[in-house]
Order: sequence, then C-alpha cells, then structure tokens
Amino acid sequence: MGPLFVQVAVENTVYHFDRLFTYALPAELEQVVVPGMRVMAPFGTANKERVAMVFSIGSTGAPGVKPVLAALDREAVVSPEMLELALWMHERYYCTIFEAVRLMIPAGLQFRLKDSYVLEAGFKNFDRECFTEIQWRILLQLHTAGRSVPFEKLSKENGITESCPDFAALLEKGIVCKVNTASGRIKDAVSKMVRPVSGFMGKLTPRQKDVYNVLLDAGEASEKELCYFTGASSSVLKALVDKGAAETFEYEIYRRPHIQERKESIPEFSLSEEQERVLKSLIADCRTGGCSLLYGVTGSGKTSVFLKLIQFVRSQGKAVIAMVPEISLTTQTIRQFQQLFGDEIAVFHSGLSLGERLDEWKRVHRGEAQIVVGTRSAVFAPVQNLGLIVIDEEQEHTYQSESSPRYDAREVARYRCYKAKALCLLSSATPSVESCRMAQEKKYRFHQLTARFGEAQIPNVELIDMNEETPDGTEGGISSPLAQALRGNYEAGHQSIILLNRRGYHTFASCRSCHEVVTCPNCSISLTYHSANRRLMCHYCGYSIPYTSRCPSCGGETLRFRGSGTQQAEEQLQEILPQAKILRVDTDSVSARHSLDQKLESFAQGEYDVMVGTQMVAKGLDFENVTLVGVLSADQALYSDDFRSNERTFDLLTQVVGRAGRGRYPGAALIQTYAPENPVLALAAEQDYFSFYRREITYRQALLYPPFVDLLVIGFVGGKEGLVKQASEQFLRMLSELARTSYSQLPLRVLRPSPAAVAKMGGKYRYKLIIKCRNSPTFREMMAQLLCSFAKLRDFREVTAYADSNPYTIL
DNA sequence: ATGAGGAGCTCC
DNA sequence: GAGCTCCTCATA
Repeated sequence: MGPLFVQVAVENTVYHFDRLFTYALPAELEQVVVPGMRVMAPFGTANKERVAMVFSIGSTGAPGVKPVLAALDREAVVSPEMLELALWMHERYYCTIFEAVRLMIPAGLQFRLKDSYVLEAGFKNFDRECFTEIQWRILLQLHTAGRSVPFEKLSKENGITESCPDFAALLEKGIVCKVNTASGRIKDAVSKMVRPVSGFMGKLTPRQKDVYNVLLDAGEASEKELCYFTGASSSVLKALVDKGAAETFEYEIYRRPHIQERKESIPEFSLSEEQERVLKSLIADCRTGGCSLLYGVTGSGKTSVFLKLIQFVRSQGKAVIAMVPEISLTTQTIRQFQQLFGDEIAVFHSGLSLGERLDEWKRVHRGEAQIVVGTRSAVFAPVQNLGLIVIDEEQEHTYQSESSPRYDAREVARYRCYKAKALCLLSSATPSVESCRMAQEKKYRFHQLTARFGEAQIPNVELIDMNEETPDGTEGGISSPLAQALRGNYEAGHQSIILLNRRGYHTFASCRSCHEVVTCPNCSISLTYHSANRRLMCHYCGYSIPYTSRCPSCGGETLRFRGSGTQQAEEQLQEILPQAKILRVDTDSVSARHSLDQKLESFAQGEYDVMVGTQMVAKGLDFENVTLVGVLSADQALYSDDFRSNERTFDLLTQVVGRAGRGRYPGAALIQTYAPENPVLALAAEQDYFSFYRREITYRQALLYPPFVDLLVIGFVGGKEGLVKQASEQFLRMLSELARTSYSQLPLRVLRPSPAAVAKMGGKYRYKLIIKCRNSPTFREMMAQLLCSFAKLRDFREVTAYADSNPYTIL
C-alpha cells in the first residue's frame, strides 16, 4: 500500500480561491480518519493551523504536499451525502465549501481556533532576577495553570499584546510557546450516577449503611436522586465511594428543549373525505419521490394530512423533516407532533440553547430521533434514510437565508429529496407564483384541499375605503365600521385579531417645520421611535439617539414622531373597547424567548379579547374563538417597488383573514385601505388564489420576472462610494465581455448597476447589479469565473462583490 | 547600502 | 483574506 492522501475543505478561505485541497495522510492517522471527519491542517505559506473537513481519501496526490496534523473528531460528523450537498451548494450559491459544511454541524460542535500559550516543557529556571515584573507574572500564571492558557486571558490579566517587548522576549527565548487549541465545543451533558459494589463487607456508619441499602435496592441511581430520596448529603456518598461500597460512573443525558404541555390533550383526529383522498395520493407520491405541491385554503386541515402522511412514512422506516417558516410557529406544531410521535421528534431552530441544539442534533445523528421539526436550518438535519420533507407555507421568505451562504431551504430540500428518492412536499394556502407555475407545467404534482375542515366557513371579507372615513387627526386610525365590528364581537364574547402592516408603519420622526425625517448617519434609513427607552433607533445597525422635540436638521423644537406603531394601535383599541383586555404582539414586546408562547397560550385560553400585532399575528395561528380580523392598512406592501409586492400583499391578507372563523363560529374580516379599487385587494378579499395567480403570472411574463427568468443580484460593498460605483461598472464591463465572447450562447439580460435600496449600511456603501438569466450550470460557471477574476483586480481591493441567487427581494 | 511600503502571487 | 517574496524608490 502506497501513501494515502485526503481531499479537504479548509475553513476561512475566500470564494475566489476555494476548492478541495490535497494533504498527505500520515500513517498513524490512516486507521483513524474517514470522510466527514474534521482534521487540523497547516495552510498557506505561514502554515497556519486551520480546521478542515475531509471529503475523500485516496492514493492520488503529488509527493511533497503537506501532511494533516491531527484528527479532530472521533467519528464522522457529516455523512457522505451531506458532503456532496456541500459541494452542490458551493457551485450553486457561490459560497466556500467550508461555509456550506458549517451549516451541517451544530454550533456546539464547532471549533474556535484560539492562540494559546504554554510554558516550555523542561523550564526550570525560576529566577526572579532574570525577568521583568510582567514576564514574571506571565510565568507564574502559566506555571500554576499547568496547561495552555488562551492569549485573551493572558492579555486581559497582564495588559500585554502579542508584540509587546516583554512577551516577545519570552517567545523569542522559547520559554513560552504558542500552541493552537481548538476550543468552543459544548461538553456532553452527563449525569453523575452511583451504583453499589455488591458483597461489600466493610464497616459503615448507620447513615452510610442506610444509603447503601437504598442503593442495593435501586441497583443504580443518579447522585442527585439518591441524595433526594435518602436525605443524605453528598459527603455521605463520597464516603461510600471512598470505602469501596459504591462506585460512580457517568451517564450521558440529553438536554431537551422544554415544550409546555397543553392542559387538555388534542383529541384523536380523523380526516374528512377530501383529506383522505389527498392523503392517498400523497402516499402514492412517496413511492415516486420528486415534488408535490399541496394547495389548501386556510383552515382546510393541511396539518392533519401531513401528520397522517408522516405516520405512513415512519411506518416504512424512513425519516422525516418538517419545516415551518418561523420559530413562533414551532411550539404549536411541535406540540401536535409530540402528541403523535413522542420522543421520535427532534427540534431544530435558533431559539434553542447551544446545548439543546447539540443534543437534538446528536439524537438525530445517532438515529434515535427520526422526525425533525424546525425552521430553515432543519433542512440540514443529519437524518439517514430520508423519506419525506414537508415545507409548510412554502411561499415564506424565511426559507431563504439572508446571510452567506444565501441558500434557499426549498432548493436544498428538493436536492436532498432527489438524491434520497424521497418526497418533497410544499404546502400553502397561497403558494409562491414560482411553485404554482411548476405545478401548472406538471413538474410538481398538484393536490388541493378546497373546503374548510368541519363546520368552519371561509370568512366574509369587506374592504373599507379609508378615503371616505373622516380622519380624526391620527394616521392609520380605526374606521367606524371596524370599531363597530370590534364592539359587536367583544359583546358576543369572541376574540379579534388586528393586523398592522409593519412596512410603512415605522414610527419615524419628522420635523413639522422643515419636513426632514431623522435618518441614521451610517445607514440610509429613517430612525424608528421606541417607547421602551424613548429613543430613535436604527433597525440595521443599532444606532440610537434620545428622542427630543428638537429637530437635528433645522434646530427647531418641532420634531414629532408619526405613524402608528402597535403601541398607538393598542391605545386606540383601548379607547374603543375600554373594558377589553388587549394583547400586543410585536418584536418589542416579545423579545424574551418564551414570552411569545406564553402570550399566545393565554390568548388561546381566552384571557384576552383582542390581539394586535405585526406579521407575527397573521400566520399559522389557530384559535377557534377568533371571529373577527381587522387589517389597519393594507396598502404599504403594495407600493414598494419590488416585483413581489403583489404576491406579498395577497399572501399576508389571505393568511390573516384565514385566522378568523376557524372553529364553529363564522368569521369576518375588515380590510382598511386607501386604494379600494386595487385588484389585488379585491382578489384577496374574495380569497381567490387562482385568479390572483393568473393575473400575476401574466405580469411576471410581460416584465420578465421569475419564474420566467432567474435573477442573480451581484452586490458590491465598500467604504468609498465612488469606488463601489466604479467597481459595479467594471464588473458590468467584464460581464459584457464574457457574455459576448466565451458565453455568447447564454440568454442574459443585465440591468444597469444602481445603489441598493439601503444604499448605505453600517457605514459602508452598497451597489447592486441585477442579472436576468437562466440559472444553468454554464451560467454559474461564467459567474464563478467572473467573481474570481474580479476579486483579483487590485483597483477594487476595498470593494467586495458577492452573488445572491434569486433573492426574495431585490431592493 | 538599507529598509519601508506597494505590487503580485499563492494558498494542496 | 493573509502572508510571503520581490521590487522600487527615497534616503543617508
């Protein structure tokens, strides 16, 4: 057998030179290293130690390549299928391979490389005279530690830097050595257990004897339990162990996310005839794999159908991933899932602690949990033998990552399903235009649920023309028909939901005399008033100033904040319904992790009469006593200059209207608007998805938008505006050149570069370049080449270019 | 002669 | 992006 080599993805590379690198595998690691395991590898001319993921092991490799230094895992942490997925993502999303790999490893398992220092092994010369004060302190600290100490700690406690003369001298003489430590891993949670040593004949005190007998009886117990049951202190246990009457061992436990038990249990559910029919066809789809789209009006019981489908898939011994768009929806969903599947469920979302996340990941990795429920990141769950991925409310933009790697969880899901011959099920009451088009073209199978489940009726929707309402001085007020409806509903003992469209409802501050709006100096957006701290704050960078009536622009005492946030809406509602209990739900009021769950739970229990909030209240919630929904202003989303604004408005209104009348009482919805003639609003009021789709698809075709083209946005970011602008122009020239020569066969349309909607963010200027294209492998090859050659241009070092494929918004 | 600083290149 | 080498140019 000749020498072996490994192909690895190295961390902290940059896209333009990222690829799999080959290292020699030393003989002592041959039996240890497998693909999917991380290793330590020297990288670059300085041989800086970097974490690297092993992709493959083979016998080909140039002689003289550097050797891998050590294995960092005891077993593979990423499966071969997931490694393949990482390469696919690298090609598809213009990210580095390791960035893609990182998504597949829980944060608790990720290494943070830290520079640490140790005392030289044979160091004996503790002569105070030879060292300065600071050096002496460092020596003592390292000596007492007896192991490596992170530089951070040394620096904080001794006030040194890596290049300061005292410290540099110690390094120079080799008295102190630099070592790289991989840290930041979360420890396994262990429970300390005790078991008796049978046939123990030694002497014990009465107390000890007592505990020993309990232990003999129980066989084994955790230290905690044993102390609790016997009332003994831990020193009694320790004495037992010391005398040899008992021994301790460790038992790995899992940190499980805590799900509140609902007081009454959900009754066993049965399916309607229509649901039964859809379930049958979905079961048939599972055999073929591919993609299916389930369209079901709000309240038609899509979830019940999934649950039955998942039961089927599990009965075939296959694993399931179920995704929901938001954390706030996971609690309701998980509760339902747990009723049916118990511990087979693992939860994946960002609301968990690092320890919980790690442990849920481990349960899936080890095959102990085979149903994963979670948000976008759940698509990377390490399930084996995948049978089904369900994507609920598939049109939601939360399935797209807004930071690098800018992946789309739906595309990743499709890829995983395709590879595993599993079914990818997209579900929605308002499918994205793209998905519906796929169904229309028979690329996805299509199923629909047209009736609300049980006695529930589609709510009656009315548009209220706000132009006819007498304005009472405040913006976004509550019209008299809505106020009347609220009173009626309150008196009937039912609950109401009021939606405020956050977009355009910013409580920005503007000056009455000079009409200037207060904006962030780092980001080109207006500051928002927060009543909690009475400050004007920037949503992008966190910049804030105290709110006063003094205008920063003209200096007059005429600054006022305007617009109607949830708080003002809450106050107005309270005026209309003085007796009612009102629940406000927005990002300000639910910042604490569990408070949203608690609030929703008390709303479900009927402790509140009205819920008012932003998009959060629009989606997925299911309260059977809600019979009235009011939308304070439907217009804002319509007038943003984004090709998806109609779709967003239709989706939002349909969803929120769908919250009403889900139980046995009929529901109603009132939508306030200044543009009552707008056809999108009329279609949403009628809950007529297919007419909306037909209208929208025509518009998309006419203006050449997805799904008729793919969009690729190239973003340019840098500190100097002129340079960023020039960079985008240079990029355009390079693109035109390539498109004319080597890639002349590619269909392509490029829009002129322009400043991004938020042209300045965090003090950096941003430009964008929109490319309408077919996202083919050849196109991606061209873009990869372009991004690489652009990165090498010296003139634009200070500008970074990145690509964002099919972004949800192109603002 | 000397060394600071910029350009250019590679990273296995 | 980081770190290396090589080159140039100002300076004594």
